[in-house]
Amino acid sequence: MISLTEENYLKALFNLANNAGEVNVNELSKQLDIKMPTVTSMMKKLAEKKLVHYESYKPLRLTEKGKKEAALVIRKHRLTEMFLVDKMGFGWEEVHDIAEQVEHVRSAVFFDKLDELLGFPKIDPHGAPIPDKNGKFAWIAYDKLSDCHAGETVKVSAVIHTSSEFLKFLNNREIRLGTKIKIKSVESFDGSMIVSYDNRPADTLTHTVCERLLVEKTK
Amino acid sequence: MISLTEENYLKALFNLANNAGEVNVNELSKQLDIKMPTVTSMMKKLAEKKLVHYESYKPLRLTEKGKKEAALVIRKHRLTEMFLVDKMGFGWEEVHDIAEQVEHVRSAVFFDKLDELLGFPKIDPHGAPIPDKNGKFAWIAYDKLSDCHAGETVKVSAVIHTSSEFLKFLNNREIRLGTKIKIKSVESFDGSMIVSYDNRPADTLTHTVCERLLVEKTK
DNA sequence: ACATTTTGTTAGATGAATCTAACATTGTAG
DNA sequence: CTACAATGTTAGATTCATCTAACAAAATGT
Repeated sequence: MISLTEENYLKALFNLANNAGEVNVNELSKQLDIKMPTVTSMMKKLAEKKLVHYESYKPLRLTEKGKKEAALVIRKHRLTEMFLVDKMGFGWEEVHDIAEQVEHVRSAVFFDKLDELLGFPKIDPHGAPIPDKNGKFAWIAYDKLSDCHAGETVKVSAVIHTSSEFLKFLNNREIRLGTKIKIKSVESFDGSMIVSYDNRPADTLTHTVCERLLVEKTK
Repeated sequence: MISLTEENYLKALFNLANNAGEVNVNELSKQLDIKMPTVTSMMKKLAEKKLVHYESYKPLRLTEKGKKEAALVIRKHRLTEMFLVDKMGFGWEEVHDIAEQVEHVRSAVFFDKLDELLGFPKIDPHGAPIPDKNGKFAWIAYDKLSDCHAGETVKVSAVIHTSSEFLKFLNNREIRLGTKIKIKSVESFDGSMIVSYDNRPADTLTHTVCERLLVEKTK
């Protein structure tokens, strides 16, 4: 049995993992707002349970079992977010905190029902993939808007950093999943972009914003 | 701040209270499946927080503050049950265990939204009243079916003991809220009733069943 | 390359919620 | 009315998740 606390550590480990699947104790400590010694001792416990590979002074890595369990928590989180937006009428900027709570509900039938009512969605309201019941992700290779070039037209497909502040900013600019953005020009010195979309006047998006928007190129 | 554990003690105290509002340590211990010494120490803690009146060897009583907090937990529980049945398609026998988990979600907007989507319901799927946001109950005075007499026709308005087994039994007999039951006769030696409803063949309901059905007399 | 900063670990304490064993009070049945 | 049963409390231990203080290792910068 995996406790609520352990679920939170697994989810954070999964979300923080770099290309090599590695996470530092310090990063994890900051992410969870829990002191490093506590993190170290929890990592030893999760290593006992075969959920994490742990060696002193080495970066942390989830085991295959750990990745699966993390994916199942993320599945519960994202199904909840999708339900809150699609079926309950919440805005995409409101659902993260509620889903953080609901994701710990222990009832397979409950999440199966959410899944069914939603028509077995593959992505959540922020464009992130929803793992299947075996913890498998259907990864889609999007580009960051910041890696695109002037003249291209792209479709917003997902947002990274789903903080309420950032999402409210996007609401104000009327940018949502599916919005088609035409890149007019890119400032080389700060990476900001002048863009237009939806018949709105041309607008500037800072590099920070462009890095957080994942897009698909349209032909 | 009231912890999840404390919420469970308050809810149990509220549900077990007799006419005088009193509960014994032993009953509470059995209800929660927690040993008596643990209950005693939690009662001292809740007394510190002014949620319970506690004196050694005396029955337990919720304070007004304790009653209100208990009612707010019960509100979250019953709104959740209503949503699970009305909006998600669960059977009334499935929702108790799920609601036990969801009731601990800390998000006022979430429960306000449930309330709104349900059209501010006054009763839950088992006919129990849903307290308002101030913890006030709109009590309705129903009769137990077991207190009714031969010849009367009554409408099922609520069920006590919402265990899944009992509710499945009612499902099998096609008894639900609103079912109109005609009492053909009552066996004086064991209190069982011969009844008919919905054009079904006459059927016997044991005293145990009749005690758990709350009804309104129809003219 | 060595001194300093950053990162990570060990040791020991704390608070919440639980337990068992032993003792105390209350209720009840001859 | 007394003895036994039922109920309730005290004392002390345990587990989980957290902390602080002190120490150790690794990374970094001049």
